Amino acid sequence: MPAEPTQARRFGKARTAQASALLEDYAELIADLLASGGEARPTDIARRFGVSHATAIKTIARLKREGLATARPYRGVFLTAAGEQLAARVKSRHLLVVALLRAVGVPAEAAEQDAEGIEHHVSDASLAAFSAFLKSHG
Amino acid sequence: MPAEPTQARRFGKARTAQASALLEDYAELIADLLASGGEARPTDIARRFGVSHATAIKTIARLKREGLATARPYRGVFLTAAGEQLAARVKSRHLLVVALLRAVGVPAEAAEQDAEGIEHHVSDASLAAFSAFLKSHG
DNA sequence: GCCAAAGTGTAGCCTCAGCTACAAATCAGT
DNA sequence: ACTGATTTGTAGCTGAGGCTACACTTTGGC
Repeated sequence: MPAEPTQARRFGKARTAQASALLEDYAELIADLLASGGEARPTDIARRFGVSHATAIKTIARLKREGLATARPYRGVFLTAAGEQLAARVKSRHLLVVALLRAVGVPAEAAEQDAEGIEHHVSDASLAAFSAFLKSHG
Repeated sequence: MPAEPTQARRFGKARTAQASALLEDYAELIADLLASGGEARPTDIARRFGVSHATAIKTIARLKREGLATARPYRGVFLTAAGEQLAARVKSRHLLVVALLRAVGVPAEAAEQDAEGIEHHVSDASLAAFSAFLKSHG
């Protein structure tokens, strides 16, 4: 083994985390749509993310490839068991990150905005720490 | 105007932040190399980030295109005034994010790792809040 | 039941960030 | 000063994630 430097490993992990960020966001939104309205339509998804419907459809195709979702043409998108698990994990993580930001004094709107990007880079170790911090300061 | 939904704006900002993340990291590393060793060589940069030298050279080309760096063939990379400003801003932000994570109980190694990804998504509002929190809980 | 509007899907293009392979330049040892 | 090792640069490929344009359902109003 080539003795990979610490810094290289860190950057590599950050890059890897970024790769799955979009899939996480999609899974979470689809779960929300299914839970509330009952349907997850490509056009709705595209509108929520602010992208074209073609882009949304491509990403949905990637979700299917990764075994996170299923879809029948013109009949909406659904999550597999793996997809639902992912969505649940992402949602609770999002809430925890927002709560932590609020707890250290970040205004509500900024907390929501920043959490959207931050949440994909928070390790389990940090999540545990956030949870403990909120319990003792809360 | 099409009344862009809140959620779309948030995701859009998170995507935009990601686009500049790499440039920020490169600017910071180049500043470090110039400050310590005196030279910033593509091969060194590639090694630190754990990518091939070709990838590093391409990203350096992008830095030049954006007016953040200059380079003469076979003679290393240098930062413009804008590049140095960016590097300084990124460095202080990184330190602040690590300090905040440590303050809420995240272990040192995880704090360094997570900060690498988180820092690119922290708004000025959050930075101000972090700073205030550290002052009062320091 | 028809026809237009809305939604869905496909094709093709772009940029970015990674890679390998190869070519050219520089540097170091003798 | 030459030669071989290292570094640097270039070319060309991939996949992800954007886009527009166009074609094909499906849905809804009449």
